Amino acid sequence: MPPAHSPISPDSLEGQGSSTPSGGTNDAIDALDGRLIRLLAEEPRIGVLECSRRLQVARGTVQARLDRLQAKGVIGGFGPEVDPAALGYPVTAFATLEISQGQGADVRAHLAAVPEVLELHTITGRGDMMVRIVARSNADLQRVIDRVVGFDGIVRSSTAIALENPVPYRILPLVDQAAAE
Amino acid sequence: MPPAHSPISPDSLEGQGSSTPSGGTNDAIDALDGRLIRLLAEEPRIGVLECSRRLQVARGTVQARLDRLQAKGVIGGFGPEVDPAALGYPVTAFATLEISQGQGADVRAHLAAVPEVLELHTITGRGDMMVRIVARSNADLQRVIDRVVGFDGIVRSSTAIALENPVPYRILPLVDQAAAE
DNA sequence: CGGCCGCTGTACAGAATGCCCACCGGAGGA
DNA sequence: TCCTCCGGTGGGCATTCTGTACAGCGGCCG
Repeated sequence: MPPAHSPISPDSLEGQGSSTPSGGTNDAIDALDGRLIRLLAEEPRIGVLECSRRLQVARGTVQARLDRLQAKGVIGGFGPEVDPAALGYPVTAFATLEISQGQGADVRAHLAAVPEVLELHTITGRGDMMVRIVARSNADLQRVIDRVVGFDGIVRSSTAIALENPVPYRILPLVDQAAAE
Repeated sequence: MPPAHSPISPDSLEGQGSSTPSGGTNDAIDALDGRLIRLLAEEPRIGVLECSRRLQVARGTVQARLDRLQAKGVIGGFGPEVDPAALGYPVTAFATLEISQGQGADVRAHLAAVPEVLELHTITGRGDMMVRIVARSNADLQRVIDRVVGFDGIVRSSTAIALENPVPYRILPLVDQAAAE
């Protein structure tokens, strides 16, 4: 096995029950966890040893924390962050769909089959679903929308093109707040 | 520096100009790039050597491809994927905001200061901005919304709570399509 | 036709990883 | 009150990967 941290196997430092790391309530994260996540978020490829140095703790501690965070699901993984724009899809839009009763499952399957659909939520309010889509250009967006809404169960839709992205997806502020607790 | 792949430094295998890897147009990605991204997305912690084995190519090739992808911005990084729900924020909502003329900058700054605001786009259509927010509970969502919309420049807002997430954020289908080209 | 570029395969030194162990100190339970 | 459990510490070992370099080969473009 590579030196990379075991993807699935929170079994190192085996016996680590459910009690809390250092006084917090059972759920949520710890200040050290917060610093660790922040560190990894800012310099993702530094490795466990380097983390332990920067955080001024023992390597085993970092390893244990990481395992625990992954086991708890706080950290899902370390997948590459791909930029749709760099792939040739610089246009982002949000579409709100209204679905006819009972067609939910079919619509989902349909939407899941469209590569340009990056995300799909069911929502409260006027619409029933909200999809995040991307396209190669505004013109291409028309094609994508046609494909997205061109399905029987969808009775109405409205689209909003994303112009600017003043706050790109971020999670660190929330991590800090959760760590401060 | 750790064995981890250099975060910023597309300088290994130095002389690799601007011509295309293997016949594609100058932009976009290659089939091998696609397989590489997919592999890394599925098993993020496998390392370059393991990649080269799985992909049946030389290690240097993988290294070069990775450097190039990062240099081109296709891969932004390998930050940890943090799950807001696991942090204690299981409720997601999308709010559409209407801004009074000329208040854009102030509103952005205000929203950027709210940790529960994960993402902010300016959009076309009825609203002017769209924010993705999270909260600890439906009750807590009220608090967050109050904080979000409690600002002078915001004249109107409507919120949709995300109920289900049939298609979590994904990029692989798009990568495949871009790679197939 | 020559040159450039990318891929291959190999090699080497340095460094990090996975794993193990003994020890310590605080918190909770007996 | 004492004892046990658990997490953190610090050290060490064998393994394996990384960063880098080099020579050779084949295709594409000028």
